[in-house]
Amino acid sequence: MLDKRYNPKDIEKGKYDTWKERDYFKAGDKSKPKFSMVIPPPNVTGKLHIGHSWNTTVQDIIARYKRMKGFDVLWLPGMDHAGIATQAKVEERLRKEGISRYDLGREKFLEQAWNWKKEYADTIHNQWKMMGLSLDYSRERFTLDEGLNKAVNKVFVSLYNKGLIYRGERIINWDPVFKTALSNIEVVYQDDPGKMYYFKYFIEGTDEYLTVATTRPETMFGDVCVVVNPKDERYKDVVGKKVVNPANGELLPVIADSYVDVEFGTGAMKCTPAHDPNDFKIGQKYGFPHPICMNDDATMNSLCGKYEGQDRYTCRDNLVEDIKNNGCLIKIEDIIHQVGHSERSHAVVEPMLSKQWFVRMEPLAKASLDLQNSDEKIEFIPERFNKIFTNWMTNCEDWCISRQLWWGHRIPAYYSKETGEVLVSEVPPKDMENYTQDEDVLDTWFSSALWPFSTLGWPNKTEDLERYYPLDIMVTAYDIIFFWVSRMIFQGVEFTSKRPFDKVLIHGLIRDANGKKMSKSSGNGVDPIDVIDQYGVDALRYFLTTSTSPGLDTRYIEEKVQSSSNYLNKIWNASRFILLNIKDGEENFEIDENLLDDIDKFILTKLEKTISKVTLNMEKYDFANASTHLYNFVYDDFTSWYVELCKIKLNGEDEKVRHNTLSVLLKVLKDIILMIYPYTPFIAEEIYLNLPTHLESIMKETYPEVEEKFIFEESEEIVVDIINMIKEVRSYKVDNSLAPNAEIKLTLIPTSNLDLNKYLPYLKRFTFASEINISSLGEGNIKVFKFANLLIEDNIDKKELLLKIEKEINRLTKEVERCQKMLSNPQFISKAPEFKINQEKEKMQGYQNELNVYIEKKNKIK
RNA sequence: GGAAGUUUAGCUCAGCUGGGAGAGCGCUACCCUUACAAGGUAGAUGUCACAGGUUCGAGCCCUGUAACUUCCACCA
Repeated sequence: MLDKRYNPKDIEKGKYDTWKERDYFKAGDKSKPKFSMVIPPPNVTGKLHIGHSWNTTVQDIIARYKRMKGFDVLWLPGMDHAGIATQAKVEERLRKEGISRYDLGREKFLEQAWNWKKEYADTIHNQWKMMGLSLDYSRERFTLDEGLNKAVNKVFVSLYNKGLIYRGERIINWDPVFKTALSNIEVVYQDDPGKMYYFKYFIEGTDEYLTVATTRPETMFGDVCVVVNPKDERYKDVVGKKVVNPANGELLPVIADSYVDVEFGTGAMKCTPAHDPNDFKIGQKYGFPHPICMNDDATMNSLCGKYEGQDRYTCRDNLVEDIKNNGCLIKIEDIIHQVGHSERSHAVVEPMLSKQWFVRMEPLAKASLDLQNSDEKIEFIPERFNKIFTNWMTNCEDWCISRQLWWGHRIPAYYSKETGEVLVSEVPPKDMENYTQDEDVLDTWFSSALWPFSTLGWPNKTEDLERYYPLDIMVTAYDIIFFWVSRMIFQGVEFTSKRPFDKVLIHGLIRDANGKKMSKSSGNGVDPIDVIDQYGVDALRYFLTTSTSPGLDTRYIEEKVQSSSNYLNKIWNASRFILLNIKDGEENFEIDENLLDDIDKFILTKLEKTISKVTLNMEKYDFANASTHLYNFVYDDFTSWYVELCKIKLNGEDEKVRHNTLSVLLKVLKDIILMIYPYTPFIAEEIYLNLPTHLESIMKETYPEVEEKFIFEESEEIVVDIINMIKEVRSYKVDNSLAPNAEIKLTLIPTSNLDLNKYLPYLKRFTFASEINISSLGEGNIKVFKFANLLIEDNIDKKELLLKIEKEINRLTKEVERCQKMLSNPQFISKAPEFKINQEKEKMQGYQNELNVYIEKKNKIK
């Protein structure tokens, strides 16, 4: 039997282990159609945050729902080695012990990294367990697994052989803290205060000068020329001459190129090919050299004379001071400009010329775009994210994939010690002693991109790959569409010739109660563990998946978790009530349809309609809407009305009726439990196992199906009418300052041949009526309902009563007028759909009937 | 500079293919009615951002404007 209180902690205990031990999460039943997903692999950098809870709960709901719907569900777990992020964490930990990674060397450092991974994999496993995720652990993968490593090498070699991976010198984003290259999307731009410096570049052998502005004076040591626009009248005569670089006195040619904007700045631009992507293009175009003036750690190199060894910013200050002293500084302006920072180290990224490995994006992007223009297109939910994806794909540049890190997939390129020639191969050359392997590792997203098929065994033709690929759905937040979703798509298309998944369900980000992004630095993060401690995991899961809208961000609002918990408490107590009514040894809860009365038929009808609406929304992955339908049913129809109304029968003398009512209660309860189960599996399992008809676990159940035989439209209408009458009396009492249980006399004036006697016990009980007559006579307040007019007998004076009636007449007259106006509008009659017209006609008839009753009543009183 | 999203009750948000505006929390009054006071009953509260347009009819469709948010691209 259920405890008196809903206590999440108690009921959550042990259930997960039981499910897991019984292999309920394990895929492989080939008698069923398959449904497959893979978890977006969390980084092994630390604890999971509430955003992960959201993302994984959505998937768990899908997994549990689809299992009930008869699918062989594979939900594959795994984690990401998260190259740069993890290496940063490990290095930080070492630094606290006063050790640098170079002290340890590559091998030893990787040992440390693997230890770190083990540690945090445990933490993550524990959190998955706490969230109740029904993951198939027998298939768990890690991006640095042997198998996945093989996939990575295969992909690299294949792309290389196709010319889609190349090694080349390009301007890349250099992170001087982690001393590695970054891809474009790993750079975050932010508004930083900075300065614009204006310098004199004297024309060779004259007193005349060009004014050149820059925000990064330290790069002047890498300048090769000054560029002006060929149409710029001001500089017409200077083109072809040489000017003096005020940083080092070297002569720079002035050239003309239309790249320079006449309107911008001074119209004369210094060109530093090795430290700016646009300058690089110009340098290439005119065949200039591209001197690099910085070291890996953003200190100045030997090109910079006395500044050598200085940090770039120290050099900047010193250099400006020196130039000023030389009389070549014109002015310094304070500006706010967008500066690129490393996503991970937050250091200001230095654009630098570097030899790196790149993926040639154009052909791969084209294939993805073609896919999205075909019948096989991947469905983004919500649809608008497809546009975001295709826009990015259309404009993306080549992807820099090499990283100067240790933690990751080592690039399978080997250089001959003798000739320096490169050998790209999935396996090391046999005469490895004559080769050295490329020192770099791959961008962590390179392996994540293969996740949908590498986890299933690719490149081997495994059974799992055969059966579960492509995946049915991928669930992820919009912030990694570029990093991850897009790359999974083009790699999937390239290597499997199939889309990697049919659908992508995109959700938003979770913010704090004020709408601010949660972050460690602002300390506004919410730890899911704390929430679970306080409210239980079911309440958290329910909140996360129901108070959110597809594709939109959501706020963490504790009151909503509280409210979720209250809802679960409601279900808990309703269950308790029903179970308390089962007598010892009572069994066989098949519903006897012959014993159903209108009250039963009412709730069954509402139930079937609810099942239909909930299922419809579950199929659309609209969990917020699905849950709202169920919520309304639970509160409005079930606990507020049916559970209350049926107490009469439960306490009645007819044993058969009592038993049958209980059977109805149990059926409705069970279906509620089954529908809430994907959201809140723990409380659902607990209640389920207390039902007299339970199997070994709710996980063995199937989802409720609509049963037409339980839909009784007329009974629903009648009971709704009775309910409205009860509400009317309650409301009357409040309006007239009567106690809720004050005795009252009612008269029902039948307006149809429905036998009202059947419903009198219900009306009596819920209105506390001392007497109810069925008659056409009577004094008092009158209200019109569908099956009867209701008279509430009281001793208010005629004046007051008349006033009330006048008010009703007024209201109804207006309604009738409104309908009349609409119906006499020829445009409406000719253009509106027929059902709408009929609906309006019916409405008018209803209002008219009501109106007649009040008019009659008014005349009587007079 | 380009794009997307948001704007509905005091707060947080729903609102389906256009056909009389809803929920949760909060608020007011009353109620310990034997499943639930983590509860019940009855209520109050809206120029649906603004301006046009389409339509018999617009919170919903179209155009424009404003504010906020986010993403992308960035010029020395």
